[in-house]
Amino acid sequence: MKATDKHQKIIQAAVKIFARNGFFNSRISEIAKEANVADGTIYLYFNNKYDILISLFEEEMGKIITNMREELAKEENPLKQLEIFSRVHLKIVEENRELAEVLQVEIRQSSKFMKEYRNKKFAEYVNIISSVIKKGQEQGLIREDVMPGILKRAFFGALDEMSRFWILSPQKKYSIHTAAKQISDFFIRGIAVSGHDFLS
Amino acid sequence: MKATDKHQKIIQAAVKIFARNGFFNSRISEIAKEANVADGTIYLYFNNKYDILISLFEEEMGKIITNMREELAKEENPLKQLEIFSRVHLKIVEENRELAEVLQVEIRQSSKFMKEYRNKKFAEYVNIISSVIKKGQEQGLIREDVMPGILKRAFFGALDEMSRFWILSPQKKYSIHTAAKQISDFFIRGIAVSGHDFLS
Amino acid sequence: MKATDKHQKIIQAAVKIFARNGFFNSRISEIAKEANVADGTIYLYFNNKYDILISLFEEEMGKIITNMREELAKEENPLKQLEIFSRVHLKIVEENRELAEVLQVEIRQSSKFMKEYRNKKFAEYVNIISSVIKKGQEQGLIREDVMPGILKRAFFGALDEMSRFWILSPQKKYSIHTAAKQISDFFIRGIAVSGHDFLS
Amino acid sequence: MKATDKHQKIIQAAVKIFARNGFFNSRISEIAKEANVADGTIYLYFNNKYDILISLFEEEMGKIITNMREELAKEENPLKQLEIFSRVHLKIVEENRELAEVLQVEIRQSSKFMKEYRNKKFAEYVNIISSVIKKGQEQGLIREDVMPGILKRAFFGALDEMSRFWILSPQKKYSIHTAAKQISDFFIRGIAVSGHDFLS
DNA sequence: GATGAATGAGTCTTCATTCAT
DNA sequence: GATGAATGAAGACTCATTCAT
Repeated sequence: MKATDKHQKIIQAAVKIFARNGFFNSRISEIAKEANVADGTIYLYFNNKYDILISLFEEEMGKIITNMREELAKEENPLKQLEIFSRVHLKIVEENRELAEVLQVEIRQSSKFMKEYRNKKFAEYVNIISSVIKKGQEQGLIREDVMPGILKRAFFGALDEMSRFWILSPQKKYSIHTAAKQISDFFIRGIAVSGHDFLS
Repeated sequence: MKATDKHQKIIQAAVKIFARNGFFNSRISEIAKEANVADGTIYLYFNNKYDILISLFEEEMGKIITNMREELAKEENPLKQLEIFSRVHLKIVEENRELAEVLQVEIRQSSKFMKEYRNKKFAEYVNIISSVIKKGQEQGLIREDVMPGILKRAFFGALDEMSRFWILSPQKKYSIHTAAKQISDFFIRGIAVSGHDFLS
Repeated sequence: MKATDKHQKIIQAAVKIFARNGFFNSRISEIAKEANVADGTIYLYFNNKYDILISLFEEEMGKIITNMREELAKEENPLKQLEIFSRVHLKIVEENRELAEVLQVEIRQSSKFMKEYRNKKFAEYVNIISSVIKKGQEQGLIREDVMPGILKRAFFGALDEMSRFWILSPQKKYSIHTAAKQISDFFIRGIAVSGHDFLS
Repeated sequence: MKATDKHQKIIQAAVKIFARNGFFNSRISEIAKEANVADGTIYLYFNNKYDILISLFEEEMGKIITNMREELAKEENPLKQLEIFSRVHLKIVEENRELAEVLQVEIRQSSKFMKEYRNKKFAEYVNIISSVIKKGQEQGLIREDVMPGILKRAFFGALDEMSRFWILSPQKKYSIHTAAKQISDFFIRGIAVSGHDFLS
């Protein structure tokens, strides 16, 4: 049995439990039970309850960032990359519902967390968007007056709010494909230099 | 309003404390101290700690909704109303930093909260956006393929993420005016029927 | 309105509430509500919660003692007086169920109470029995080896346990008359000098 | 029994503390201190404060019932068994003063307790008496008109009241032997068929 | 006298964390 | 490394009592 085995088992258990009850309403003993380890074992792999949340975040966000970069690499056109970002983001959310809930609700929403812990991974993810924008501007595809630092947040925020709706709604009103397309369309039309908007 | 409106004093104190420490890390005794009342007094006005958060949310969101409706009523053009929504939303956030933090972070933190407690006020606020969109579509200003249910979330999400940045950042990189304008511009250009986009 | 009015109203309310919930699980506010007075008013008539219980006990036991003495005075024969005691005791219990419950259960529950508060009234009531016994012995009706100090407790305890059964049982298995007769019979036969036992 | 039988240690500590202060005036922290465990440890063995009282009652009454049955088995004659019951009951009280106080005062006196919690063990103990009576009646030793359901309560009540006196009195006026003998004598004479009363 | 809003001391219970085995 | 029994600090909430009106 690899040493990382239990580490992973605990992270996965924590995702499930945190998603179900929220960080503060989750008990270490619940996570231990879900992971089939003793309470004390958790402290061999993590410093404290909070550290589970941070590790979980770092590791899972890392995977998501890598995954997203790979998908974007398949396309050259920055505007089309935005479409891909939109679709991939929502697909990740759909396929990792519990993880998405934890990343979105428990971590990003936690002001304490955000203030104390310099959230590098999160910035890294959102900065994928701004680098796409910048590239688009260099290529003359995106208007120069679009501020990448604002657009990255607006775009991410739009997808994020859509995800929240998805996570919290029992039945879905829109297909993920529809939502992803609509959102990327809004933005592509909104920022493309006239004539380069391939959507029209 | 009476000089000793304890209910209000407690709500205001709770906003301050919840914004500072988060709901779960806030103590009833801290709120009581901040409100200059005894711990027990809080329980004369609220059933429990959680009830403070709910009441706070209901009441303050109510005021915000009223405020937003009044501002929008000053303008007829739906596309321009989006611009107003953007500016007013961010202004509210700027002028009520602590409240904004609680409404944004603490209320939505708990998925349990969101699931159990049908968040009418929040839906009401976001639905202001969709009704503007629908009116715009009726007037032939907004493309028919824009889905109001998706756009309202995308637009709100964009503003919300921008707010979060604002709340958490020590120093601001963008003026509120710039951010509001950029975000509403993205969307107005993104959804307007060609020729009606007053921005171009 | 007489001054004693509220005092009595509070006592009566306390009997009801204490009987229903027990002393420790009763709230001053409940008693106040039952008595139709403000919480603070209770403190105009009683020093504290405990004082209500003591006053209640003193006053109601006083009435019971007087009542019992009057009933016993109607009969000369000590053995027959025991029969009367038995019947009257159980009748009082039956007709004042709630009061009986408080006197029996709540007052004696607290050993602290019994130790701190020298329970004169209670002793006075039980001593009615021993004085009957002594008289019976003087008249040669009751065996000399019967110890009045033991018999008074045994006789009272027998009636008391029967009462508890009565108070706690939803439906009664025995009529009060039957129970009273049986118990006095046991004792009369058990202590009478042979030949003076009028029961045989 | 393990040296560190925490369950037992806590029960014993609770007996001591409940006897001293009464259930409602006893603190979990006092019991923990008396048992030399941490406050929290108590909750590993009991659900709550009330559960300690119930467990204590069930377990200790169980032992007493077993003990009493063994003692009665040594004698065939039902009338003599009553004498034994009387003596053994008072002996148990004398030798387990604190336990007796809790069983008698804190548990049996609690009407709430008696109503909510179907007090099987207590009924079982008292029914030992009625089964002795019935046997005595079958053997023609006890009068047919004696109602076992009433006598069991009268007899138990007599012993119980005597015990209360014992528990609460600083100095004893009567020896346990005297009291036990007197009480069983009252009843044996009171219920025996003439001629079978071995006491005369 | 009467009120009832306000007080704040007091306690049960929870649960993250430790450490002897 | 793994366990899980034990710890004890911490906090939400209650309610007898007070006192300004």
